[in-house]
Amino acid sequence: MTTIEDVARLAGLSRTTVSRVINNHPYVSKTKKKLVLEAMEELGYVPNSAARSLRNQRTGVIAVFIPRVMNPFFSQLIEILEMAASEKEYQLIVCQTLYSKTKELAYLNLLKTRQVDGVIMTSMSNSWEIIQPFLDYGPIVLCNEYEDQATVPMIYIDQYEAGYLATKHLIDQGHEKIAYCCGRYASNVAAAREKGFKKALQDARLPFLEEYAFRTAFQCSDGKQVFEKIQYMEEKPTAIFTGSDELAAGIIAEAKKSGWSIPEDLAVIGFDNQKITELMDPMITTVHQPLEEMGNKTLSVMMEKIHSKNYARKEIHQFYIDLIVRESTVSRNLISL
Amino acid sequence: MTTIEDVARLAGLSRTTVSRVINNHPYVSKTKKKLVLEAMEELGYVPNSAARSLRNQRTGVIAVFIPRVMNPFFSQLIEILEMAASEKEYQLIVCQTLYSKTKELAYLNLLKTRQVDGVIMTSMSNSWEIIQPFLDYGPIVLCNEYEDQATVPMIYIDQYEAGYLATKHLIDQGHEKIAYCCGRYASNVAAAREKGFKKALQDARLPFLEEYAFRTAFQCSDGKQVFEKIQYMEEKPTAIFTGSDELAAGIIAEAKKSGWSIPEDLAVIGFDNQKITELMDPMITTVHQPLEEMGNKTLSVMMEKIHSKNYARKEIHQFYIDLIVRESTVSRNLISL
DNA sequence: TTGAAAGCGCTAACAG
DNA sequence: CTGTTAGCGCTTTCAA
Repeated sequence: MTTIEDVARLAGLSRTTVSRVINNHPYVSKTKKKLVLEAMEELGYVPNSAARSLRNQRTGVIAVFIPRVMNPFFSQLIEILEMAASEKEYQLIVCQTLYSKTKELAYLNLLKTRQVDGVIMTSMSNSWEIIQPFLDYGPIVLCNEYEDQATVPMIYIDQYEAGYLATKHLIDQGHEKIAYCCGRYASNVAAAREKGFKKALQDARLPFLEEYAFRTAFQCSDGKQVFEKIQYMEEKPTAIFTGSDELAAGIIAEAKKSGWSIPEDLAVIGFDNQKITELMDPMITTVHQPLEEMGNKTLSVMMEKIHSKNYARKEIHQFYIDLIVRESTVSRNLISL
Repeated sequence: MTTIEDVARLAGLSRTTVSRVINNHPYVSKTKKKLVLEAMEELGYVPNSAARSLRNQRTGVIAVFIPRVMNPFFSQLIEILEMAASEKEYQLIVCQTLYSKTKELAYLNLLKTRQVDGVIMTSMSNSWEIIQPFLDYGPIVLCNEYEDQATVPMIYIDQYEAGYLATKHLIDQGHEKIAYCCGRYASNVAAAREKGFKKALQDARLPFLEEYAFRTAFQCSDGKQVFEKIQYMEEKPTAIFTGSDELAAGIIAEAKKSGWSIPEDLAVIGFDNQKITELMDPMITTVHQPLEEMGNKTLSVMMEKIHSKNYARKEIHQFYIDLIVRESTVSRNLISL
């Protein structure tokens, strides 16, 4: 391994001068600078990052906590965050929590061991009291997650509004029996959505029925099970609000296999505006989140926190959503009228 | 920040002894060990990883190069690799190359700067001559990528066989005009697939038509364009081999919008056996790769390489595929006969 | 404008 | 079984 010492020797200068050149410090004469650059080039020298981290107390690495990479919502978020990080010369470590408190805690140690400069949490499995102490070691930023007590920056959409608008859309189509189907993963997120859902029903003087609520569904295959339950109900819902597009797709695929027409027999609304919404037949009505903006904001807030050294301050960055109406909630017959 | 020194002082011992306890060295008396553990506990001590990396010349981090996180094939690979790494107490840095030579090279510097212990490449944009020199700095393992000249371990499926079997399946359904549609991303991978495709045609005494070959399609939206081209052909193909399920889904969705029946008007075969194959209507026939086994193998080979220090040796780990026949290639009418 | 020297936190000879 | 000491590769005072 070639070190700064080797470069210095070859250039006939001191380590200090070489270091100055590497870090673009002023007060290095053009002549010496050239000498150093040539020596670096000749030796193919690259500074050792462990040594720099140790000395500078900064790693250039950020950890991103996500439940699962395969969930398209989260992989999209990773994609966006990676690009944003890359621009700032930061690396991203992916940490899959699998919704496990233990795994989440284990990964939080990356902050303690100073292996990363900061942590971005896109979901939170432990309570805030458990997480809070880690703030002593570095910044934590929540993206797509909300926690009232948390004293950190939070970047998210108004889930209450999203739940409300999506439900209102179903009501506007004439539905009165609307099921609710949302994953457990996003504790506060799901809670806010459900509040919005209920408020919309309430405003329309419709009752909220507990038997229409499915709160443990969060991937495609769960959609299948949800549909089976619905299928055998006496009083079937005519519409369903879901927490993700995969879920919606799963329900639609299953319903079609049983000969149901979507949206005539069951209107389905998704969430996240993933690619799949346009591939399904019918195409899925959904809620679009400005993920790119959110991801970029998250990263810039993180950069700021890393430099400010003031980690424990609540900060809210709220984004707004769009309802994207497609075929899974509006009968094609009606459209053509 | 609490250091090993603080722990030593509190325990009334030397740094060495504390270090021995941390690293589970033998020859530490039970009494002192307990003392150290108590002190560590009391101070909430965790060893600084930059210092350890510098001292031990190992980081506990592996870089994974992928073209894009959003591509479900690659995000699945990341998911599997992350889990495997996590078991070995390794962290994963995601590097999106976006098929860019420059980005790929930039990320390869992670090896030079010793920021990672090894690199897993799931696609390769630069030629092997360019990559080779980086082997001086650490191990590189190819997963899902193949390069004849490369002197490193390679974990992949027999793409030739996959191309052959998939095409043969279409021929067996009576098709004689079969289009070929595959992404550019996997240079050698795509080449091998195409060879298999051509061999199957040849064995059936069918001609390979250049106008039926689309080699720049690699995501869902490209499927749309491919279909449009097909739609306006004089002599339309009756079947199409695609390089990914998203592509297949894109083509199917578009074809259906134009009133085509799948597979009656156009049989479509996908690749990768992603979730979407079961959600589409019709469900997509596809090629299943044993990704989990491949991912685990990749990681264990990487671990071995990291320890062996002998990086430049070719090693082939080939896996086998399964053809999964669903509705997009076999007419439902025929099935019910 | 340049260099000598201290030290980031840790581990491993080596000596006892 | 335990401690002293050197040094991993780098940056940054401080002094010249």
